[in-house]
Amino acid sequence: MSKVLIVEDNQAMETALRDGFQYEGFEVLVARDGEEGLRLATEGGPDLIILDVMLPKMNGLDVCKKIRSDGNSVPIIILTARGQEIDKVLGLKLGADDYVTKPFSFMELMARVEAVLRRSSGTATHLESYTFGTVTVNFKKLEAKKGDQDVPLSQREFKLLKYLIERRGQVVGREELLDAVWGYERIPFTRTVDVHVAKLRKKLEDNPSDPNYIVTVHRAGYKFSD
Amino acid sequence: MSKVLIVEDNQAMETALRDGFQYEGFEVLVARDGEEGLRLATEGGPDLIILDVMLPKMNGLDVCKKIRSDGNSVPIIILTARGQEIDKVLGLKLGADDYVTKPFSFMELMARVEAVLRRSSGTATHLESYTFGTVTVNFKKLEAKKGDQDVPLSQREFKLLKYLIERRGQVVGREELLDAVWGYERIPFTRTVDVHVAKLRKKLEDNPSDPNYIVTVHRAGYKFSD
DNA sequence: ATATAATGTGAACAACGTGTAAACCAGCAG
DNA sequence: CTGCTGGTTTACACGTTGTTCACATTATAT
Repeated sequence: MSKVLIVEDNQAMETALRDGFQYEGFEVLVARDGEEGLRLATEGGPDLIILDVMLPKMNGLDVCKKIRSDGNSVPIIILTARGQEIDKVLGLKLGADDYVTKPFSFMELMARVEAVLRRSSGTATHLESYTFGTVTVNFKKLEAKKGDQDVPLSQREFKLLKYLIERRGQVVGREELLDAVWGYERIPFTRTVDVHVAKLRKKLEDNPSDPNYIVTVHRAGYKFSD
Repeated sequence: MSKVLIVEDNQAMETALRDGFQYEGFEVLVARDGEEGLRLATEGGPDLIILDVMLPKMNGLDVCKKIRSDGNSVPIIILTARGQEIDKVLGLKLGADDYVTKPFSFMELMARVEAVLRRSSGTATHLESYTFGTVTVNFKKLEAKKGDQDVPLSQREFKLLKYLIERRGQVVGREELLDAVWGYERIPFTRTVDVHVAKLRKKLEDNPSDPNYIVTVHRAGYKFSD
């Protein structure tokens, strides 16, 4: 059963949504202002968030932004009133997955919900190219440039870098890397990952011994961040 | 259906609470002074106690202490007037699970009640990130911030803090921590837990020597609360 | 109040994790 | 065969974290 968090201060709207979702078989959490919404988003562990834009204490867009910056990728659907349509692009930029303008029918909302949930269940950030600092990497053509210099990377190095970048901001453990990038099933003791990370750093970082992008998290693994 | 014991001498407050809880579907017991409260706490078998601090015959803190020293671990929420806020830490030390300062809205209280009941029913929330005071900790990204300052925490520190926060409001014993966070099976005598708690306090508390969040419960362990 | 047990805490030390150069080991093209 | 290329292991230096210890401080019981 999916759990939905409804962040809505309007009593009537809240009741309608709550009843509707319960009828559809969702477990329902409700928050009545932005701060509570934010709290429940992390503590309640919802599978989906319905977020009104106009809220006491902290507006919906900020809530959305904060949820994302906490590294939470739960699907978010924003409710916005007509005339606030400017919010659409902004909302999507801040990390919302969809938005619905009031007034709307519940069926309409449910359609979006289903679409969003379907999408999010098959998460794949399939990356084509990425730029950080002065470095640009094209994973499709297998080319990397630092400034205007070509930097040769091996297959393995591309794969490793791609995996890290696809999970940028998250810590990735060595065994996960060995599994995903190397394809090892049972993990022997090996320093291969470290060595490859060192190579990447030497090729890409401005100051390899004090890395800015591929950072190590002691006792946990590596993390890409820009 | 849950049973709540309300210990409150003020007539108006008592009525409000009683009505509110009944409306929420609780069975309600009422005591008008500390001694009666203590009696009903043991004889009435409540699932939850709402306890005012100012009471005739025996004050709320003593009642709380006594209930605990009788070995009763029923969740207790303390009601305290503004200006008695010093009581917070004291109350927590004495074994209360949460506290609410007057004046408060009934919704606010209910939120605490739900949280406390959820916790005590053993459902430890799986946390992604958590904010208390000016501190934000992201357990997924393994990042901690105090204000806008990054605070480096070690793996162990993250794990310890997470365990405490997941059980916020409850006292967690040192052996439990050694088992859960350190993985020790048989517990030798060691001060490691204390040292780690001290480190966390130094990094996160506003005033490490008078901690507000990671509270010591003498002879029992530590308790997180915000 | 005083004695006793628990806890706080800085510092020293030990254990462990990571960076990195260099050796080693294929496979492969010439 | 020889010289490449990329990959892996090894070895050792170095840095970080974890633990213990000793002593100070605080809480509790008598």
